[in-house]
Amino acid sequence: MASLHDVALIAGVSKSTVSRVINDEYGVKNATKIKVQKAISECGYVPNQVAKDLKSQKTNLVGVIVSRVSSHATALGIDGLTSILEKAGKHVLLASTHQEHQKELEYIQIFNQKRVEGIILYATHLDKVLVNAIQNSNVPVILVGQDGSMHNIPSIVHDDYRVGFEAGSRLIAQGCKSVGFIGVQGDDVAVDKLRSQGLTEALEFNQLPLLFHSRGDFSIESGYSTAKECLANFNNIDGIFCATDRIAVGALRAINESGMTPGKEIKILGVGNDELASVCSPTLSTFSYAFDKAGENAAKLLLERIKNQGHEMSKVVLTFQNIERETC
Amino acid sequence: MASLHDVALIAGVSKSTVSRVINDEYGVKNATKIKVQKAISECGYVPNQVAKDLKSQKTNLVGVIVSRVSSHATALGIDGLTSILEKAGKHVLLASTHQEHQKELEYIQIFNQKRVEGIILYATHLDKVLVNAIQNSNVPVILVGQDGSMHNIPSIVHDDYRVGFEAGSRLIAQGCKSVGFIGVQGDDVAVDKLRSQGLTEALEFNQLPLLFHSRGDFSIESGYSTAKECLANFNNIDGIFCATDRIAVGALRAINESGMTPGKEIKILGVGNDELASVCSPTLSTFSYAFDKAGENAAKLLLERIKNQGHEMSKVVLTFQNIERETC
DNA sequence: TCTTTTATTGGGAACGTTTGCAGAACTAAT
DNA sequence: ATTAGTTCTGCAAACGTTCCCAATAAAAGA
Repeated sequence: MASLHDVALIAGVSKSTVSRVINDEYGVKNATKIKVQKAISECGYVPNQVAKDLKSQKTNLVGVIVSRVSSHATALGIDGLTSILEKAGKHVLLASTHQEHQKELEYIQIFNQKRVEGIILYATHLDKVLVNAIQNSNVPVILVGQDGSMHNIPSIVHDDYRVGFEAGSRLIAQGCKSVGFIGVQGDDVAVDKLRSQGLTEALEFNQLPLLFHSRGDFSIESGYSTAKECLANFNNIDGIFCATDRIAVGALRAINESGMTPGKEIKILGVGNDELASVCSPTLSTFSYAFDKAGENAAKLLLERIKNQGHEMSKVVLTFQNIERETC
Repeated sequence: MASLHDVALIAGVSKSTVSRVINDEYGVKNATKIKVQKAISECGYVPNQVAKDLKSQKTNLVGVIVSRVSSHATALGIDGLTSILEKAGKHVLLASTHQEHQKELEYIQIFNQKRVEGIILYATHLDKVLVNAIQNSNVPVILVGQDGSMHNIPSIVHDDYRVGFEAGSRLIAQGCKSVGFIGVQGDDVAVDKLRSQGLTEALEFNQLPLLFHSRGDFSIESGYSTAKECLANFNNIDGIFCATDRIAVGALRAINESGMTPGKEIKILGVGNDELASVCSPTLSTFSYAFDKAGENAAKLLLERIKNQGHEMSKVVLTFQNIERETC
């Protein structure tokens, strides 16, 4: 692969001159410029960005770590963040951990070696080692989806506690008295802990107990089986708040099969406003989360951090919107 | 940021020795090794991959270009390809064109400058300039979703013609006589041209004409409005083949509104086996496409090309599965 | 003790750029 | 024709690695 040096040889000039032509700097004679350009196309020279990056000590690279690309939240998030980063001339190095938690650590390290200028991390669980890795990173790390601000990690989060509280209020307003929650296993603070906590406190505020708190994974199937189990264990349920729309869609199926009608005898709420929610039957009442904005904000916040070492914003909390459909 | 040189100064040895310790090569005295390791952690040295890449003339980087991350096909594809590439020690540079066609050219160029070892391109439309750019690339380019094999571009495709033919056969087997097609605008050979062509020829094979060929975009909404229009223009439709499940879901809604029952008076088929298809009502009969396998195969094919310059495989055609549900 | 072998270390070029500085070539003015 | 000023070009160092080769140090054999 041709280098500056080769072009210089062909054109019969020095590397410096070729470099000047490429970056069209002032002060190179027109005749030589043409000579060089001819040489460039002759040998099909393509500038080597690796060498440039080394010389300039700047990569224009941003690392993005997700656990899975094909989830509503991350896919939309990536679209959001790439649109912002692209405008800033940054390129995205993408790593998927494929749900293997410790890969997050690996990639933070690898990205540091690759001299990315910053990292956007879609985390599901913030444990001590991860926090440590983030704090030891030489470049800024922005957390998306989980709150790391107590560890001084800038974060983009959705208002998970409040969505839980609002869900409780909506269910109560619909007359529900026996309300349960279906969340997820693992230590997902945002999806399981905060949403259930908000719900519980809205119920308590109205002197109602939380009937149950079961857990599945993020699949429709697990929503179905978990809901089925709950329906068998409690015969007076009149409201279920599901931590995600996919879980809710599964629950809907279980309820339909039980002979009840979601939205009538039993109210259902999901979270996320997944496209599924408008398509399932009955259509799912839920909360719209701005996953694309989460990505955009993560990118913007990161760019801020890269530019000035100043740290004005430490956390961005995104609001949500009530989506009223048939199930509540 | 500390470099080998800094470590060497602190440890009181030469750069060469430090390098040897880092890559734990044979032939360095234990005492000095310890000395160096202490120096490394003292100054928080992190190896510079950019310099390594330059020196070794190897980046272990693969470029991936998509038009949008948040589409069923690309999101699953990316998950598939990252899982393969990761095992091969390659890292992914991701670019989204956000549906701007000419950005594909830009990124092919940028990726070449960045010295990626290969490129995976999710294209929607293969025109002359794009083919040219691909052929002028210094590194192998694998096309996903569209067939570029006639231009000697290795491609991963789904069997779009055959899915159309099969759709026609299924509709005819269900007794349909007045069948139409809803595709997409633009010059999408895979999604619009081939699928409609297969359908048309299956109908012709049974002496039936194609009642209509309308076009929308990839949204549910456009499936709805296009289908509504068709229902108004033709009053005897008894079968519609939709180029994607999202379009089909929109069409379903239009048919439901019209008072007919999809699956009874009018049969509907989609393509892709999107999760929506199992959730909508009535559930959508469709064809399952292996989007994840497409990504995996693209990665494998690319790795082949990177390793040996040989070119055994030029095209991989992925099959599909009939998914029978309520609408056909 | 002196040589020979072996183990350990350092020097320096190279990867492909950019860039400050100095030298060369030209132009214009004396 | 000399000088002074411009304009243009080349040399060489630097970015952070790796790695060949030579040099030194240690150990072993004579």
